[in-house]
Amino acid sequence: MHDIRLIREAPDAFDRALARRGHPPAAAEVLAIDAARRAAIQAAEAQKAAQNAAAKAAGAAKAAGDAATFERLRAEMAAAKDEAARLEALAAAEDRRLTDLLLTLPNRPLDDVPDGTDESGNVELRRRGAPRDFPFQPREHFDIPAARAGLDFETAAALSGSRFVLLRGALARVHRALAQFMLDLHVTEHGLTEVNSPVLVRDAAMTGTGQLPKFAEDSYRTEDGLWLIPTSEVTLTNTVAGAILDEGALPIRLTAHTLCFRSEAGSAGRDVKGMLRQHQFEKVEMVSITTPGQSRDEHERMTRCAETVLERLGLPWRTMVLCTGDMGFGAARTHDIEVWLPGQGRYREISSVSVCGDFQARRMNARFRPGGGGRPEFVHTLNGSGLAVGRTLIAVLENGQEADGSVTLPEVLAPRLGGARRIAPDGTLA
RNA sequence: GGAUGGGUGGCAGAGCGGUCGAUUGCAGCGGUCUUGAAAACCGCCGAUGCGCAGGCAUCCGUGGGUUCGAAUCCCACCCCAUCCGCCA
Repeated sequence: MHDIRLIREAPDAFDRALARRGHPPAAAEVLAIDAARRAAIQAAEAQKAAQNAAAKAAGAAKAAGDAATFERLRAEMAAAKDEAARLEALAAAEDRRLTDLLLTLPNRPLDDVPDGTDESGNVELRRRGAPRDFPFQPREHFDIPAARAGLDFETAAALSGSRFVLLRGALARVHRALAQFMLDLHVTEHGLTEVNSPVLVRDAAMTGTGQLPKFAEDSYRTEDGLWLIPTSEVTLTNTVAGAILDEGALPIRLTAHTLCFRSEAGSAGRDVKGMLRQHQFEKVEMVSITTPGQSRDEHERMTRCAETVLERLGLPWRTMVLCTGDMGFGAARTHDIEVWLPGQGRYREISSVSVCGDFQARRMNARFRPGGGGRPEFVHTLNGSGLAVGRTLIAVLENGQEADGSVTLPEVLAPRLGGARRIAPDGTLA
């Protein structure tokens, strides 16, 4: 959510920021509602002050035994009260209108975010790891013999429908090993605090991180009104909702491995083969809560944490700065880390690391008290995948595939796989 | 699902019709003392909105109601805790 004062002070700059994201101007409407709201507040407060004065005088008159004055003031007070109530209701309505509008406006991009309308405007920041030179035509993950035995789309479809997968045997185990490898790396080397969170949350949590009110159709909702989280960014970030933290406690760095659920409304036909895009998947997420001064450095640090996962797994990657037109709703700047998928012959998103500034903090009222004392300020929030587990499995399979149909596994996973270094063409660990 | 208790300032926790935006303790900030620190002592210290400002208004879970007057009484709802039942 936006700071109304910022829009008041520089409405043109605000609209320019929205325009950079391809969003129509909103400042004029915001300011019109704000003006109506402030006028209503002032009128209501004036009436309220009159009511209070009359009530006080009436009390005094009663104490003094002046019945006539009391009755007169009482009538005066009652009239003021009715009028105050009417104006207060008006002020509240305008305030709600303003909030409702502000909640639907996306975050402003940082100045150094490249302009663009879609992913073609993204700018490469860096890359590492050379794609392997395959002496054969590399296959997509679902066509690799070693993987086929463990990828059961038919059974998953029977159980749950399309965009679900059931992993069996070696693949299920490698998938688990990947998630645990990531978590352990973040906890032991990157200093993040491990969290195991609920995956069902209330409206307030989804609103805090920006999924609601605008993107309700992207998530699943239970019959009793809870939401299945599309990412544990929701639970991790909302751990500080409503809080006033000590500055000394920042930055707070959290990580969690959870299931994520997405309806994938509007993505019909995209990535229908294989397990790249699923309704349900697992992700190791990272979230940082920082002071405003820390957030830019933290963004870089978090990006490095995600890149490190790929480096340890020996997977080639590149990091893109998303252009204004490709960024998510709540982000001020986003780094997408893309992993090389030889079966597709291109880089695909495996992590998205965003700094949100105070955008989410305002929505969830998350603040900190500056070290020297003083008024609470909004924290900055960041989130990033570290990494999407299913997509990492795809990358491991495609990059490790051999001519004989087997898959060579990353060395760092061996301790978690009973020492196994490969998946044989028949799908067994070896 | 049934029953009970409860939601008050960063935290803990009083207050139960006016003198309460709120006692007190802790934390925080400033100071005295000290070589320095600790301790002790003194002072300050909630949030939000509106206003150029003096200041005004609002906030004791939320929304209604009673009353001249509500943190305090009544109603509804939300949330939390505990016990019972069921259950991984």
